[in-house]
Amino acid sequence: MSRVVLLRRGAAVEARECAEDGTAVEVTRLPAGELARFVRERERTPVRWVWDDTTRWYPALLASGVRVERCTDLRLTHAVLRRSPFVDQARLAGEETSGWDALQPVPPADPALFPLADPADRLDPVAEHDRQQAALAASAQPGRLGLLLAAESSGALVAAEMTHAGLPWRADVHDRLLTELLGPRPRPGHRPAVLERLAVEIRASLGAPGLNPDSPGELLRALQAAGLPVGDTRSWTLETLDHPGIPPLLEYKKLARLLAANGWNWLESWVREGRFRSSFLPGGVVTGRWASTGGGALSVPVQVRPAAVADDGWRLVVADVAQLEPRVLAGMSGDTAMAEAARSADLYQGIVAGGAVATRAEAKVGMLGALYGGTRGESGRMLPRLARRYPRAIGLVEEAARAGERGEVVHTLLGRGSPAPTGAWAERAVDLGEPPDERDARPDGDRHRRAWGRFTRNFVVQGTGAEWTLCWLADLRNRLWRLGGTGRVEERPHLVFFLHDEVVVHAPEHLAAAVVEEVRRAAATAGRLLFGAFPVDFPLDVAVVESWADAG
DNA sequence: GGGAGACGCGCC
DNA sequence: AAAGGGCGCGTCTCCC
Repeated sequence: MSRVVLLRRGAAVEARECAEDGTAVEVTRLPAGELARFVRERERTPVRWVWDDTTRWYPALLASGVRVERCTDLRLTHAVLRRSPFVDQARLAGEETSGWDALQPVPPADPALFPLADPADRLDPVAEHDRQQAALAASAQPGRLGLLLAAESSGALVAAEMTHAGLPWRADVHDRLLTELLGPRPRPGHRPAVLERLAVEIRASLGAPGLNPDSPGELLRALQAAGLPVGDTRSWTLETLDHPGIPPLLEYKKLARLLAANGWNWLESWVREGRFRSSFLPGGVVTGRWASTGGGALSVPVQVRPAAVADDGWRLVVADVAQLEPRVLAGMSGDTAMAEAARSADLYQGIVAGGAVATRAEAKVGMLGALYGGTRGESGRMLPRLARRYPRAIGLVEEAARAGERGEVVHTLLGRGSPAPTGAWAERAVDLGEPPDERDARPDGDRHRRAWGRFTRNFVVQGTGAEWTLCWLADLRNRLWRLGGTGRVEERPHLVFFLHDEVVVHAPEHLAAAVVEEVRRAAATAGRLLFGAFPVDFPLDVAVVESWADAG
């Protein structure tokens, strides 16, 4: 497939078409205003656009109604390659390396930042692309790494399209929900009626007339003055207390949180023209998970999801993967016994059936401990049993933890590398040959080292899980496009939300059943891309609903 | 009055 | 029931 590198040249754009071997075939210069038309035409035959950064090119194309099939996002691929243990770093070295390292995505709806003195304009995407291709070709795992680079770039397209389309959001439904829970919207600087009533009740119960429940310091002192033995004001700490002031306080905290995080201010800031538009940042987390900025898209509380409602005649298709990370672990470790447990829709029940533990609760707590590094209590007791039954799977995360404790870098299945440890870790990790029991004899000495081991343990699984979801998203995006219609992205079935292991598609009602089918096919494709013929299932919970709240 | 950091809590 | 990993964000608090 041929590639076209796009470069900004002042107010103009240069498009350099390259053949398979990288030699330039044709160079086109055109005014920036004609780019959309050019891209639309060129998309008629297969092409991969190569650009410095999707957030600098794609929003304007989408605004002009132009969708691209595939791209290479040099900013993102650079970041992956720079940290991958599969790569000989010398092949990426160049004068501009630090410039690419430092390149940041541009926030949406901030065109003012784009034309003026953009540091991206001092970088040469052609040279960078050549370096990256050479590094990839010479890498220890060009197949896996190439897949990761393609998936990462595809994720950038998905993210831009989701921001462009937005999640359908009914401000009237949201407002009604807030009014029912909190009372009418108060004047600025005042508490809603329900919170005010609760505050009065809390003050009376605790015998603290002037108490402001929003102040953790005041609250802690008031609780202690009332004779309650607490050291913090967290909800789950308070739940253990038996005192008439506690129930209204917990209610207050819950509602105050709703008001602060997703109340009327949120609605005014983030919902426009019936859409919640936040910006997603692919690769924003070191493990490869996405971050987001604006409106807290990664933590939209269940409480307000009734306001996410499909347009008239449309539906939301909500799909999530059950127990993604243990399934990914089974696949990447090639543990056939755990893959067998994953054959059933409920992996934890499968572990019980496999005879490792007696109950589903034990299976769950044991697996979570294996993934996160829980060693105390229940989960610590379950681990040896799981290790006997699933030696390859548990062995993989244990080895990742040990490697982290030794200060080594670990990597995901496709080759995303973990950051090297710094700071406190480096000072502590002087003697690497020390036996484990002596380490434990000094409870404080190696706290940082063990904490880093928990991070690397989780990194390999969380990161490979993120790779599975990237492949799922990338394949689904293309399937949705092919599914029907001739219009723009937002006029066809399209992705509107993504959260670690869950997607939401907005689709015309008559296509909803077909979307369900494609979501499942894309999941199967992702499994094959990562794990080939290894038999591990990724069952989905899929729901066709009018409101997000009706899923699950 | 503005910035940094802790806290607390929402999501996976 | 939380713990153990990863986040974003609003508020309060401290300090300049």
